Amino acid sequence: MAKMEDWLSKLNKEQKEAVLENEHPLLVLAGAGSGKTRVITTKIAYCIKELDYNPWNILAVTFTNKAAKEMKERVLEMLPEEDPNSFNIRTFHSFGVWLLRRFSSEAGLQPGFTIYDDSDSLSLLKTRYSSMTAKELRPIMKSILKAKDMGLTPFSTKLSEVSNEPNFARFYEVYENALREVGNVDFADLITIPTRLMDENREVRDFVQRRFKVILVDEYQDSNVAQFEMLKRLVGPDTFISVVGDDDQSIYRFRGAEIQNILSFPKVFKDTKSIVLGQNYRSTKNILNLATSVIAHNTNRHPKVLRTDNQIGSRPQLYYVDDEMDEAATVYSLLVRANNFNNSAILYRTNAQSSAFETLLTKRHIPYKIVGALKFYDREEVKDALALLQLFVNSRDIVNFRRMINKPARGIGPTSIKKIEQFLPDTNGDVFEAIDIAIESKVLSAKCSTNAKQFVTTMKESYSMIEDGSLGDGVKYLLDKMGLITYYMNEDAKNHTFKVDNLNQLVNAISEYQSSTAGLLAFLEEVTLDRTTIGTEDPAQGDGVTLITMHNTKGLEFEDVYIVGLEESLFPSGMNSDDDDGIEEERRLFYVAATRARENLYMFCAKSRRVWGRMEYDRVPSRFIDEINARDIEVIGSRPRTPTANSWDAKANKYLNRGQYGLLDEKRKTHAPRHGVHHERSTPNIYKNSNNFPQDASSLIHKGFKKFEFEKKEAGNNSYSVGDRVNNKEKGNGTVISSVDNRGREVITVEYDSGKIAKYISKFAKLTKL
DNA sequence: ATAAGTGACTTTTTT
DNA sequence: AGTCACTTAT
Repeated sequence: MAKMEDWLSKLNKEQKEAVLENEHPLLVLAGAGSGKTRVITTKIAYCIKELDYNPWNILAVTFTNKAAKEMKERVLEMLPEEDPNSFNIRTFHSFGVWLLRRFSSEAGLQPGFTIYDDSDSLSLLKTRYSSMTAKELRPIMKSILKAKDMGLTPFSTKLSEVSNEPNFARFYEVYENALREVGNVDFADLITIPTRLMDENREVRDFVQRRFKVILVDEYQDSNVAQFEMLKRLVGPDTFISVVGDDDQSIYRFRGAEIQNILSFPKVFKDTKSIVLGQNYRSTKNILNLATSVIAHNTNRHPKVLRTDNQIGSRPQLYYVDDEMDEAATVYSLLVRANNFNNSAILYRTNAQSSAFETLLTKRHIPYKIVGALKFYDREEVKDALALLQLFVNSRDIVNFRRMINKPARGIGPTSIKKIEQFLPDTNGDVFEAIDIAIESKVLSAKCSTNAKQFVTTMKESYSMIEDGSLGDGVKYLLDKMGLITYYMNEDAKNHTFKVDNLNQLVNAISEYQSSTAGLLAFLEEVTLDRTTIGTEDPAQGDGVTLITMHNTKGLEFEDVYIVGLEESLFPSGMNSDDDDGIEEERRLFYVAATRARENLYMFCAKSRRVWGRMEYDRVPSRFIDEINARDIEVIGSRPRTPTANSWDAKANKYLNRGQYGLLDEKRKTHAPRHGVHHERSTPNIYKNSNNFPQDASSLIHKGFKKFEFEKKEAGNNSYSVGDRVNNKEKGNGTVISSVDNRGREVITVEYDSGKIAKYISKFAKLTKL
């Protein structure tokens, strides 16, 4: 109890009020840096310690995976004795999957359903509109997903708000039917299907409402209509509901975020109590003034003033720089001067902006970590591997079937694929059965039959390896036997890429999951729902400067913040500059970015910048710069001259050695960036991969786990022979019944005494000879 | 059926 | 700069 009082004593009046309220629905309007996460975490602790709730009675929903992770950590800090797994602290989407896995059959899904990302959705739409191009279909697909986020069905009259396409409703309906036939879901489904399920199925609704007695929603201003609808279903007559948000920080309108959700909350939940947190504990007065002066230009907001007792602090600085390299060099020199890498963050509007910083920081051995921007799972070879795995768990996945049945080319062209697919209606959509029937019906050529059969067989073999042994082995075998490894080895040799290495990393990451279909599903779920953070270090921990998009900084704070690329069409984004709503959203993003800073705020505006591979000169400074009160900012430099030197190195060295603003000269020699840092570990060697994949995969995925490698070449020298007796810790004793050489790799089949049969790559088999 | 080569197009933020 | 769709040659 003393502990509880201790926690409460750290709160101000409003915060305490928010924690103690446990009767009425609660709406907390919390300004930036007003301690809302502390309120939520304390509230969770209070519910458990004082109100006797079980951790599992509590559902805390946030908007991003990072926020969820952070909240979980902070709750566990307060309640170290609790089991981390008993808490449901999740994103809306991961909560949706959690529920759907439990009730997949009730929801009409394949038990092994996987989640389609946007490109999968597009491919699916293409299977139904084969004569249309991706270019034509993409905007339609985007509109469909947006409509779903807005809670609209194909039959809603409001569909016209989403798309001008005359047949839009029809497209939407066709897409939905296709998705249901496949048995998979898209992101929006993770919200809408649970909602529908709770409407239609009493048992599910009762289960949820009985289980969750306390529901807390963070970043509520970013919820969309579909999520609000789900929330309404989750709240039963006895559920305590509390939401926390700030309309000034709503930055996901593009994804359907609806500020109205805040306004209508009190209307939907009767007797709502509203509490405003207006005290900022994070930033200096100067930083807060700057942020306030900019956000005040938004007309569509609730006017409010944040107050702080913090010091005035140093004045935020704006640097005019030549181009993105000069920008990086200037940031670098400031970083070195401050020598406070772990508490510094570089914030940019688009992920592509990170590369100039990566290049320079790598070169100068400054430790850094990139949050998000993970294109890893979008890479061709990785998507191929994931496609095979998705097909593996859901044999009705027509999208991934089409992607992989003839990749690498195995003589099954469009005609043959059509022949196979004509049997799909007979097999309830199961592609493997369809292949079998096609082969039996002898509609395929001999070569085609053989290879299609081999495709199915390889899948089945991997299945037994996964169920009986190691997930890593099974996946490795699958990729290898499908010919992907050989295919990408050739590609690598030709193009100097490192695709096989990336596949290795993927296998390594998978190996940490349980060896079963369930483990594989868990892995696939993790990579689709959290593709920005998987394998990366938590930004709150570890060494180095944080490189991060402004969107990703929600809920984070840093002593020193560097906002880069303050130029029209970049920030505010050109895509969002057409209307006032778009500009206001960008302005809120600026507000979010600026209020991440505790002590020092630096801003940068370049005169030229390379955009989409082209040099753009005479860039216009961001309008947000002009919206800052002159007294709140110190401007350094004016419109700089156009650089003369052209080569990267010449330019970089020019800036680095002299430093345009002379920042380096006195500091650089004395303050070599030591700071107890291991460069090798913290700084990915970004040029290991030459093909514009800025991060070395190994730094992103489960560092240091180097169990698997696809060998480049290896002579077959069999170590097992038929008849050998072997033992596996889990499976017991067995006999080797076959041993074959597969491109230099020995593949053995073991028949266990239990009757089970398993295949292994002998080199990796966990077997002892008897 | 496939490999290689050409040309057009991209263009934000995240679950 | 890179990807993707399309063309042409084998």
